[in-house]
Amino acid sequence: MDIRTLCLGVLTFEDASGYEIKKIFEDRLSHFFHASFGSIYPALTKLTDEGLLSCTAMSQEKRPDRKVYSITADGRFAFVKALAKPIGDDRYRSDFMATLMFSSLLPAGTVSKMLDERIEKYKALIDDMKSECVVKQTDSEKFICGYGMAVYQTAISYIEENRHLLEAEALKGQLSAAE
Amino acid sequence: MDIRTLCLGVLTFEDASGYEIKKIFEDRLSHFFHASFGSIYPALTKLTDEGLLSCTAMSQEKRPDRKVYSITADGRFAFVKALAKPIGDDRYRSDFMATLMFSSLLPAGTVSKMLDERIEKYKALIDDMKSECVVKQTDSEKFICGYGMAVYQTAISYIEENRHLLEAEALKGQLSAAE
DNA sequence: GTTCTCATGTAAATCGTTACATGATTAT
DNA sequence: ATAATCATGTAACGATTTACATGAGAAC
Repeated sequence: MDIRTLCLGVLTFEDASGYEIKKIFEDRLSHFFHASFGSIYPALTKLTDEGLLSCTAMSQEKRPDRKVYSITADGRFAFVKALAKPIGDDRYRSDFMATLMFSSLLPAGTVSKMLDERIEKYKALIDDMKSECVVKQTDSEKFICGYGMAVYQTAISYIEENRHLLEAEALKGQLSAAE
Repeated sequence: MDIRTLCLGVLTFEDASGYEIKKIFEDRLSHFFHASFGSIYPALTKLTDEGLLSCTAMSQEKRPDRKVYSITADGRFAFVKALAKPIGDDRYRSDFMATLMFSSLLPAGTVSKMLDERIEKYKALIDDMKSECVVKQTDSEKFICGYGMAVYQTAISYIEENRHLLEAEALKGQLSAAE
């Protein structure tokens, strides 16, 4: 699913300007999708040219016009058609995991610090999601939010229970470096 | 961490050709990193030009030379220096999750099928990892492998326990479409 | 006989981010 | 006064993938 399609999707929820769509991406999709203005604005322009969106410029004093986009019937059709296509694979890329692969090359202490920070990060995310989750409107969003929390909680527990494996390995690297 | 750096990292394990490095990426890093020949080959050429790798061409009959790369002392130093840099954020992008956001727009049955397939996929992955995990050499790899299994198992349980949320929503969409 | 494995490499295309350009308003 | 929010848009740059080019040997 590309940014074009996801802009259409967001606009099935409600009309919005490019600026607002960015915020919706951040507030509601940020756990599994990212997009910058540099990709959103051109996408909206193109979708409008293709008749999948309509656009109303709301003039404002001392600010650029707010361009509020609505999805058209064609747009809705195109979006549902896009949803029907086979789902692409998840793309996950983690520098954290990649770094762990080489933990035996890292100075002692660095690995422990990394793991501590990661646990803190996940705890903070869970806290955020806990409050978010209550506010979420749709069951879909509650499902996704709960999913994220469950996964992060598992990650925390796993790290806590198995970190000795990595910490032992880093120490081994240190010892062999000291020889 | 870019592909350049990760090629260096892989070559701290053992000498290898570009072709073999690709396999190592697939066998041991595929859960959190992906790379194609189109990125690996140019990276190796460049790293060799910079003196971070050395290359020995092993001529073979009726096949292109195997170019076996070794990491140099400079390369090792550069790699450890790269590891010391602050770790980049995980990048996760999921069409599956994005699609779930719009489950109320999907035909009844489609959502259930999606969830069934996802559970099957995760079960298959866990099975693969279970056998992989036993073979893994380093503690780092055991840690990562176990991490993956724990997360996938949580995902399966979560989906099974909460799928009714999505299935109810899809049905609601169907009913309102039938009105 | 068709697919998989071995083996390297380049060029074009894709997809997206970052930085730039501009500038008022509101909250701390 | 400093940062954040509001508001849009373009251009340059970056990283990586896909497709192309080439071809033999082994396995099923």
